[in-house]
Amino acid sequence: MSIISQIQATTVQSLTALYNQAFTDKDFQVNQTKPEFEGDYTIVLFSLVKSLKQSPDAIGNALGNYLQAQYPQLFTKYNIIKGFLNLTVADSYWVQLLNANHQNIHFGKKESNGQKVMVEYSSPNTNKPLHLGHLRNNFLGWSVSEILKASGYEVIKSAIVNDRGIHICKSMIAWQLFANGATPQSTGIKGDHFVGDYYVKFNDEYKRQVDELMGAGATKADAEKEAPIMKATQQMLLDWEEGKPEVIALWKTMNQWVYDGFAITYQRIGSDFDITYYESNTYLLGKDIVQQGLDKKVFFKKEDGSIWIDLTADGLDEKLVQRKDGTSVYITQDIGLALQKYQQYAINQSIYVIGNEQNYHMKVLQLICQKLGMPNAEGIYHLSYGMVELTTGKMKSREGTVVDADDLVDDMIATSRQHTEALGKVKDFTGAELDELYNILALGAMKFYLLKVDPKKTMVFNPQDSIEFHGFTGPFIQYTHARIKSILRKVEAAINPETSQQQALLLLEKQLLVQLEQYPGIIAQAAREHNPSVIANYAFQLAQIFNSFYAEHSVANAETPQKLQLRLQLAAFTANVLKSSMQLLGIQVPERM
RNA sequence: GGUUCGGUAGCUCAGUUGGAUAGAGCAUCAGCCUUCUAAGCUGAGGGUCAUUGGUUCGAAUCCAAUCCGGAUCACCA
Repeated sequence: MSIISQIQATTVQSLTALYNQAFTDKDFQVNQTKPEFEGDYTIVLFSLVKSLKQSPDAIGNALGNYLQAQYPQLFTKYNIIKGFLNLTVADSYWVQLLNANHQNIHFGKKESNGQKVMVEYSSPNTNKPLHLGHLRNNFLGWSVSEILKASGYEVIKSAIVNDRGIHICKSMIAWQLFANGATPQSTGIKGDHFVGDYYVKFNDEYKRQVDELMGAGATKADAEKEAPIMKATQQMLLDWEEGKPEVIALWKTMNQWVYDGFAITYQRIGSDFDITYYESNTYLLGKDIVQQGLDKKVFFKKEDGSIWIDLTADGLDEKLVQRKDGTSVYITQDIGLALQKYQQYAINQSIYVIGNEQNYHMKVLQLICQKLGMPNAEGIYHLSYGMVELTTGKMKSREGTVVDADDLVDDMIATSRQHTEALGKVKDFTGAELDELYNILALGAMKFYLLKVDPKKTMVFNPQDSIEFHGFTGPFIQYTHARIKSILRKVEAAINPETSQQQALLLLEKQLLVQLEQYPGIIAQAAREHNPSVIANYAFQLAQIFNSFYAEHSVANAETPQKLQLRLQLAAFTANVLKSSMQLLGIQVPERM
């Protein structure tokens, strides 16, 4: 039970005994005491004034006295300032916490709750490589999965690959026209970049043809429709849908190039999936559902044969669910896939990590599922995250301002090498050890940079800040961990499982313990809000406090043998929680750096 | 225009169900390495919490209006 819960419970009990009426923990607030006042936790008394008809001071004195008398093992002191009852929690409480948990690498994590949740994330298109926006998505999806696991859920990670449609055909046509049989192997270009290059070539050629036609007197609309390369692309899409063998063969070949490229990127950034869905397999799902919807009169048919749902009563529009030619649209396959996920895994919850530009779409998806009475409808949750913008504005592929994921990783590794070499602390590392360290630092910096901001918010990617290794960054926390490990390696004395509960704590020792004690609550909050930034902020604060402690007090040369033991435990506990919290962000921490 | 999300220090961001003098990091300035890793620590300056009104013991936080910015409102996915 957290210290705050204990304070709430004991306060409820005390108030009930003192005033002979019923209270709940909603009747007052318990906050951490501000550093400028004496005490650890504070009960705000104002909310009690009205119902008790007494001054805040009177209530505070009665309550403080009672708490201290009844729970001496918990509270040793109190003071009242302007309606705030500041309680000092007994040092023995903190030392006990330390004794019990300093070696527990599972501290803060919950036992299984029997709930199954699917997290769908990443969801790339197969016509271009991953960029910065995908990185935010991937890091979020991974981290939220870890946080949910730590909260007792069984997590299934999934991706839906958008591997069909007109955009794929564009790359294919351009390859046929311009590649002369070139392949990733023959050119040495990573497969996803290779295919992405032909997507760019398509657009260049398309624009050229449109300009040419307009130069010959065509209107813009006609030119766009009549451009030969576009007509060829549309024909190819039809051929694909009919299963024309040579088109299918090319499609499979080019997609495989992309998958090979993605696999490398995913491996580098640490993304993985328990199940991968492909739109080419799922795009026909949902046809049965459309029929069911018609039967249930949730959907209706228009004169031209197209099928719709009327969502005007919910404040939205009419939404198409099937074209007049009987082909399904985006939303339809999503409904089908949502049901398939549920049937396949019996999940209680289905989380979609998708950008906030799809808020409307996801709202419609959930509404339709609800109206159809689908069993999984209530469990759909859209983890909507904001765009990543550049300091110069938005990323635009047409203007070449997209930050490529692979380039970014390469740059970060180079930066890690530079910083590390400049400091010269790991000269005895082997080449392989150095590579591993650069990798850990580079990914740590990137992931932390993208995860430290509330997912809901649009964020700005500043190249200078992103390669920063000081301050509120991943490497700062990694460094703190490495520092602690260095102490633990060097100090001769072994850590005892128990230290005396009688000793008095210094301010910074207690601050560390107060922060450590909050870790379980932080994990719970992050899971509740689907918000890794909660963890990032927490880990940073913990590292900050440790570094202040480190500068002020020595572990190895502690004043007494008891202090040595206490601080060894404190250091180990901090290292464990830093490692654990960074792991929830998908970030490794090195033993040395 | 409808819906929706946002606006906090020069910049990037925290700020819990309303609580004490609104906090970090970066940048700027001044200090701290013969003792556990200076990728660190200590201190200083920097604020009309977009604006106005309301709710109350108390508002960055809740409500209303206004201003500014993003997203979205496809027989694209």
